[in-house]
Amino acid sequence: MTFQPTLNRPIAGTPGIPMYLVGAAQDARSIYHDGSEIYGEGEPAGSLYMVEFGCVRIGRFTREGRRQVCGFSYAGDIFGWESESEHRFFAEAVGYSGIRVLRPSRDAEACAKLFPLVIQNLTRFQEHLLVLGKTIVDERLAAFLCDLADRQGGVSQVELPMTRSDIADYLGVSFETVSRILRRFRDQGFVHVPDIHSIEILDRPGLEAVCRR
Amino acid sequence: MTFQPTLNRPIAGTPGIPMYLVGAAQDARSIYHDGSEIYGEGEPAGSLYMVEFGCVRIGRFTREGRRQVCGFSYAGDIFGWESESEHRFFAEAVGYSGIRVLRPSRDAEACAKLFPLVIQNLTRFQEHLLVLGKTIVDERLAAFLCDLADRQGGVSQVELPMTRSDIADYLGVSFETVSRILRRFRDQGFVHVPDIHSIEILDRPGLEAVCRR
DNA sequence: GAGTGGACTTGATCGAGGTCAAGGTGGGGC
DNA sequence: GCCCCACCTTGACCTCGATCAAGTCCACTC
Repeated sequence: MTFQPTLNRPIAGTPGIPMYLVGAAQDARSIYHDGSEIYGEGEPAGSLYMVEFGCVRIGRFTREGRRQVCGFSYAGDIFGWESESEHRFFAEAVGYSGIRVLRPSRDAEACAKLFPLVIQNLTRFQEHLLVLGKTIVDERLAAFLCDLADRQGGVSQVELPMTRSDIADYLGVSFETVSRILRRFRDQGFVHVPDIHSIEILDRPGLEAVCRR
Repeated sequence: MTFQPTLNRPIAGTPGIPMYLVGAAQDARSIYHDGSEIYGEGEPAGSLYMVEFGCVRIGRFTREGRRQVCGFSYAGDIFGWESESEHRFFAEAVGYSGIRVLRPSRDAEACAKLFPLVIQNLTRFQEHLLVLGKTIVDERLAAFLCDLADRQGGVSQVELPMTRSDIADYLGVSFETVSRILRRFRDQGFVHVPDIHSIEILDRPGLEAVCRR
């Protein structure tokens, strides 16, 4: 069964709401500041959310207080899919972000429209699984950077809205290690780091050689 | 948006095909022996597959020949979702397995029926992500065993159709480590290992205490 | 029965990366 | 301007788990 995702996803600017969701009942756009919660673990689920601008991290806290980030959503992405009646993850804004709440109807027509989006989401999680399966942490970070570049349209100048800690919790490593490997990538000429929240990829083939191992 | 999965998934026996897929065009059940390929990476995608009995591993090989398993499907599970026109993963039988090929129509009605199944799949991947995010490997294996027990109906006697290597590639560790931790769990009284392909969980709360960290 | 091959276990070694600790940097508030 | 705090970097140390290497245990064949 093949589904072609149809939604374009610019990283910057305000993407339009996909045409097939325009008819859905929707709340106004909400603005969230860095770190503020969009929904929390255990809260009732029921809506979908679309990032208009900014970035969102989705994750969970373990009993011991360790945070695990299972995904980032960027402008154009839709998140909030749940199979239970309450959220099993939290969603928080990363930086200043605009989120639109969608309440698509639950009829067959709407499901068909949403189908490619869920499949795309599924694919993304599968890819992330493969990244986390890698034992060498360099490979994980390289894969993260390549993915980020791709999702921002294949540009070499990549925005990093999240902190080193966010990246660390996403890749299952310590934030010190993220910092060290980034440093190594710089020394190896793979990337240039003009400031803390942006990365210029100088040697994409080199990075891919690292993550394709 | 909330979707309740409706499919029951017994681990043993031959589950019926969900009623809403009965109308779909379908091939006869195929029998696969241990290790044989159901589909390969790069092959054209287009069907869904349902495990009738046995087990299936889904994964990918890295360029360096390292295998990464991103999921196991058991009796009742449906796999084969792809967003591209060709498979990005391989699927292989784990032990003697029966697989039914489904070719559900692609109309809105079918999408609506399949929706809860994809969401359930999505949820499973998210949970697996959290497991792989754990730095201590004991926690990963404990989580794997608890999940396995749950998917087999919450019984304490768990079937392990896959090899230690399969588990290792699923958890992102070496197979020696799987063996060693299993040994440790035995010594700690968490499990009893009557034979290589089954595990009896003696102390479920204990195991959960390990994986909930 | 003996021989064979694949999966598993166990031991020994070593390095990647976690943890702890000590600066460095930069933005916001006063 | 100054302080403060959050985030980041870098260093030192040590543990966990990968890797290499035997050795064991079956299931299967002849």
